[in-house]
This record gives sequence, C-alpha cells and structure tokens, in this order.
Amino acid sequence: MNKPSLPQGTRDFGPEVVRKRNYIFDTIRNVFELYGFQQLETPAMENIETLLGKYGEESDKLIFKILNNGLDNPDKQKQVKEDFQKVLDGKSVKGITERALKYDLTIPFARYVAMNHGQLTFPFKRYQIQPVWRADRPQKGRYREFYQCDADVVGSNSLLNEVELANIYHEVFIRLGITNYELRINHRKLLAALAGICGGADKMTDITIVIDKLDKFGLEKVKEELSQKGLNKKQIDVIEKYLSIKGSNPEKISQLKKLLGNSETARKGIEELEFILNSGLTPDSYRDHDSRLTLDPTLARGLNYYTGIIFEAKATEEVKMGSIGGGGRYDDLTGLFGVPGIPGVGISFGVDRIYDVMEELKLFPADVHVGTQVLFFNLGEAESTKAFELMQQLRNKSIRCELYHENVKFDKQFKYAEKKKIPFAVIIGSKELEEKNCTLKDLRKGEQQTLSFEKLLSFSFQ
RNA sequence: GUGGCCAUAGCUCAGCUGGUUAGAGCAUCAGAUUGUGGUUCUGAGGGUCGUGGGUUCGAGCCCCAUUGGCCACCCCA
Repeated sequence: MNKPSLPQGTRDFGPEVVRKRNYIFDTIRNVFELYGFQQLETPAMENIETLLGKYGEESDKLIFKILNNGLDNPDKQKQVKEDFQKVLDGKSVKGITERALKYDLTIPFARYVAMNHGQLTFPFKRYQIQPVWRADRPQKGRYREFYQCDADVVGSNSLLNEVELANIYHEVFIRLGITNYELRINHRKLLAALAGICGGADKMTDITIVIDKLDKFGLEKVKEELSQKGLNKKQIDVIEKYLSIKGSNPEKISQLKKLLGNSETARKGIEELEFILNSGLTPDSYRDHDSRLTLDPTLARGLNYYTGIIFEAKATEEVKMGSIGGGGRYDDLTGLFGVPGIPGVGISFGVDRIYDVMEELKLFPADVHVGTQVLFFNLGEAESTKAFELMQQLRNKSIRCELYHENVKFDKQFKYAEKKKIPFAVIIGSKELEEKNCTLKDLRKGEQQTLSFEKLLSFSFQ
C-alpha cells in the first residue's frame, strides 16, 4: 500500500488554518455586502467551450480538462482513437473532453449573466467566493487549487463603480490590518493608444507583456525585447518616454497628456483615470497617502478581456509576493456568449496569497482561535451524568463545552485541556456531587474556586 | 511547458573522501503521580534513508531513471 498523498499544488487545511482563512473570507464577505453585493455560486466545472479562448492562448493550456466518462465503451473505440490523435496534436476534442474546471470566477459569471439577463435587475452587483483551478506549476504563492473572491458590477458604465471597488479594496485591506498595501491603477486605453503610435493595435499584447516586466528586468532589457518584437528605434523611444513617466499622480497625468494627448483614445483614458484619482468619494486616506492609490502606466494585466480601468493590489515590497488582488473594466464580456451590450467592472482578492502575507506579517488577531471554552472532567458514571446535564445547559447559553470522553486520571484530562488551549476546567467528583457544587479552575491563571451549580451556569467564562 | 536545488523517525535536521548495529532535538506513549495540568526526571515505541534500477566485496553517501517538494522562467491570484 502506497503512502497517501495529495495532487500537486493542492492542500489540506487543518482546523487552525481554516479558522484563519474564514477570518479573511468573513471580512471580505462583510465588506462586499456592506457595499450592496449579493452572492452567486456557479459549478466547479463548465462546458469546455465556455472557458476556452477567453483568457488568451497561454491560459488555455492551464485549464484543467476533465476526461469524458465511457471512453472504454467498445462501440466507440474507433472514434475515440481518432479523437485522441487530435488531442495528441494539441487540440481539444469534444469526444475526449467536454468539461473543464473553472479557471476564474469572471467568465462563469459572464456566462451566468448571458443566460439570465432577462431576469436580472441591472446594474447587477454580485460577489462570489469559490475555488478555481489552474494547471500551473506550483511555487511560492501559486497553487493549483485556490480561492478567489470576486465582486463585479455589470450593466453600468458609471465610473462610480470603479470608485466603489477601489474603496472595497481599501476597506478590506484596512480591516485585515494590511495597511501598507498599494493599489495601482492604469487604463487599457493608454496602452492601446501607445500601441497605436508604436506599431499598431495588433502589437498591443506584445507591448503590454513586455512593459509589464519593467520593474523586474529594467529598461535596457525591455528595449531589447521590444526590438526583437519588431519595433523600430523611433517607436521604442516613445515607449521609453512612456515608461520613464514618474512622480506623483498629478505629475504622471500631465506627462501622459503631453506624450499621448493627440490620441482621442488616450484622452478618454486619462480623463477616466483623473476621475478616479480625484474622486471625492474615495477615503481621505487615499489623498493623504498618495502611494496607496497609484497611477502606474506600466501596469498591464494579462487577461485579454479588460478594456478600461485596470487594478492591481500588492502588499509591501518586503513581502515577496505577487499581486494579492486585481481587476478591471470590460466593455462586453457577455458578448462572448451572444448577449452584447452589457459592460462590467470587477475586482478579485487572492485569499491564499493574502493568507501568506498576513502570516508573514503576523496580522492575524489572537482571538481568531475560538475553541472550546470549558472542559468538564469525567470522574465516573454518576459524576459525568451530572456534568453532562450542566454542560448541556451551558451550551444552551452558547458556551462552548465538552465532556472528557472517558474516566481517566486527572493528569490526562488536564493535559488534554492544555493542548486544546481550553481555558476552563469544571471538576465534578464524588465529593462535589455529594456537596452539590463543582470546582471551576481557570487554567490560564492556575486559580480555582468552588461554585454552586447555579453559579456555574451564570458564570461568564471570559 | 523550460531550468536549478532538495528528499534520512510524526516534525526540524546531523550522518566525514563509500566501511560494522543510521543518530539528536522536539513531538508521541508509559512510569515517577488512583483528586490537580504547564516544569522536572526515568524509560519505551517509532526507519526497507521518496521509489525503481545500476556500480561496488560493501551504498543514506556514487551513477541512471522516476515521483514528489521548493525556487526561478513563461504566465498569473
């Protein structure tokens, strides 16, 4: 018998970890609901054509495909073998696989909206907290199964939504104690305008991918790669100017206007960025701390469907972690599913990464640990019957209790309480039973007192 | 998908240029202690050294393959 193991990149979560994760989930959920979002759930798997081609070519390879059942049916052998040959050639074939695990929450949401747009009240504000799967190779902060927490607004072009979403980021991170985060924003239209000047719209993907690497590889390497992509000296010069835009947010805006101001597309993008940056609705702290909400012209984001404002949230530099959240506006996501004209904007939190950041910065409050408050010692049949009765009454008062499972010596029962960090022990032995009282010991202080049963039931257990 | 590093007790690790019976700390269990835990002391259990093959008189150590983990690239949360 082989040792049991987990699939690569997946994890079990023990009780301690689940508590901490729930703390994050609850915080995010509360903020989402505070802002008027309602929860949606979609299946773990989707029809494969719902997902393929939505994220870009590279990402299609990272979608987990589910093998069809019944491939061993003798009547189908010939067809299956032909289909499988196509799979070997890198194609996705319905005869072999027609379902896949979802890759993110946005596309399934768009599918849902496309299917139900007749019934929905717009703007539709939904949030979704579910696992997604990527066949990526695991490494730091990257797993094959991980949770996303998304909030999206569809059916509204208003930039108010962007402002709201930026506020949600702020509120969540502050509540979690991640006070040193940075929310970077940019606009796809700036990148489109830049591409328009430098080699045409079809170069946009290449350009965005390359400039996204600026902070990692530096300017020279970026210029080198642009040259390899077929851009000429003049075009690269423009991009260099674009990349060297620095300073406060207003300073960057004015430089962008100078560089791209001739382009109608860019002007629209800059206007929208200015609206967000200057919005009186953002918390005061944004304006006090310019670095919190930062205009970053080099921010690109890989996902193809973004068309407007894009967001990315990062923790402080000292925590070497990729982005802990991202999002943006898309003009026409449901158009992919035959229902055009529904724009949307959304954000996503990466809970697994937020967890790692909080662990590293020791941000979990001590009281996320909510275990048993009271352990009733088991000192015999008559004794434990009384203990059981009292325990149930305490439970009715929402005090978390348990009765030790067998009558063993004190030593063991104390050590059990110790290990489970149970603060109180209630001892009812033959002596107490006779005197109709009990011994209550505070294990943190090492102090104990004798209480009547009535007193025990009204004790606060703090 | 590409590259680098690693794999020894439940956990963290030691184990010399290949040489007798593979060690430590922590954890676990038992006892000192049948109504008072955390400390202490004593003892015990626990390993086909990730897996499969090879070289050798002899392999935890060397070689090949394989699986898994970590890290980086691509990409991303």
